[in-house]
Amino acid sequence: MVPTTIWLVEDNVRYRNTLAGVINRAQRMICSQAFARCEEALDLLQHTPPPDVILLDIGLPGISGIQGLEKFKQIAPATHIIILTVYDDNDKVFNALCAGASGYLLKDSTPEKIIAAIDEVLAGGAPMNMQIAHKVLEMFTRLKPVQADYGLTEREREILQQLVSGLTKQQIADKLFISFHTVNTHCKNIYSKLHVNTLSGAISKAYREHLI
Amino acid sequence: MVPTTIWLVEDNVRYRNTLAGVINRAQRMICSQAFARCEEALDLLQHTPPPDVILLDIGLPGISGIQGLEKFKQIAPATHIIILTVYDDNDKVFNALCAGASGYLLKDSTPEKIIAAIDEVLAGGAPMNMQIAHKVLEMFTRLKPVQADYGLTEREREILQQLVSGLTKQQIADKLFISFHTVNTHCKNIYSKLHVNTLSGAISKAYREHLI
DNA sequence: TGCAAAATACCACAAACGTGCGATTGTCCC
DNA sequence: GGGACAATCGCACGTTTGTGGTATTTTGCA
Repeated sequence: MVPTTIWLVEDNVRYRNTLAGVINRAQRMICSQAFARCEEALDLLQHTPPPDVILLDIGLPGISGIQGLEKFKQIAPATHIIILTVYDDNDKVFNALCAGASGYLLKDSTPEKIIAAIDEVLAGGAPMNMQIAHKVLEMFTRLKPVQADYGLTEREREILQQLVSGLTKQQIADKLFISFHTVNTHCKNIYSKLHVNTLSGAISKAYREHLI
Repeated sequence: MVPTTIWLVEDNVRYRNTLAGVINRAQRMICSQAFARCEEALDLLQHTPPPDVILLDIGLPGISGIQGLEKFKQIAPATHIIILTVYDDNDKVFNALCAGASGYLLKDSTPEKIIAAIDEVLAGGAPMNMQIAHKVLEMFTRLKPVQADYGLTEREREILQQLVSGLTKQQIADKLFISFHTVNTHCKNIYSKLHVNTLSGAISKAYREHLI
């Protein structure tokens, strides 16, 4: 049975060696490469078959783990990348996950957890520490459209939609088979309901408050 | 020691009873209420201290679990709600998490997993099945800004930013201490670079492609 | 049946925008 | 020294928008 190949990118020598030891002692896993910097790993990735999994630190000298992550994914999209870091701030977590991380572990994770995480990504999962998972769900609640209700009618929403798409009033009139004057009237009502008095204000409000 | 109080909302009688049994056999947990419909639970929540955790199905008669989730959260924001359902489509997962679910389990979860999930939310975690966690991370990669580069200069981005915020050219000129003509020229260049010829087109492009 | 809201249409005028030109200054880099 | 680029400023003119009105028809609902 072919063992799972794993690369490490971690600048702390001792932690890197410890990790490599943990992985190599696990069944069917081999830590075939370990680097202190993303640049080295990226170089090698150009001429070598990619590993199954990369364990990646974020706080690295040179290009950061998150920037590196994007580049890794460009070269080897199928390789799973698990972030292993001390950083748990929303920004780092968010950016790492957007960049395509398959998992996010904190460095206080036990060796067993780390091995389990590798198994989990290979099984199609997304290993995360408890607190990271919690942050992730919190981020979702912030995405929730607040949907302020300005009492726009259906037709007004339709006109607003067309304005947002970049058409002029005349073009909207033509598209909806109504007169310019009607579109103009609708716009007046929309502006009044949204408390704006420019097109740009209306469009911005539409985007920001998910009116469209 | 006060036991953790748990409510169930699950329309299948047999599964509901099984779940209640599992919970009541666990240490320091009590299933104090079990409902077939959200409406009943919402009624009782008006006159009763809220439970610590609600296990909530999604496919319910009457108002759906996701709509119910929003109402539960309005009445009892501190209560943790764990979705327990057969549905694993992106839309349901996304909406449930946006509505404030603390966890998302599929019904093929073992009794041990369910009990562990309750413990996990109480400890500040966010229990999810492996496949759900994977979906969640996938959703993040879709959020990733594509950041098309239209070669806007720093000043042009600044002007665009002001346009998006709803100011007129004259207002921008005053704000940045430059002449109207300069703003006008920048606008011309912005429009040319973005391949648009109206303000609305520029603003929409800015929002849609995360230029700002 | 009758009322309120929504959708439609029109006019006029000032303000703001879009676009065609041209021009100067400063900076960076080869 | 010269070329490329960014930022600045200017003018003219036609187009579009924003806003003040008024008015008719359709539609939903009580």
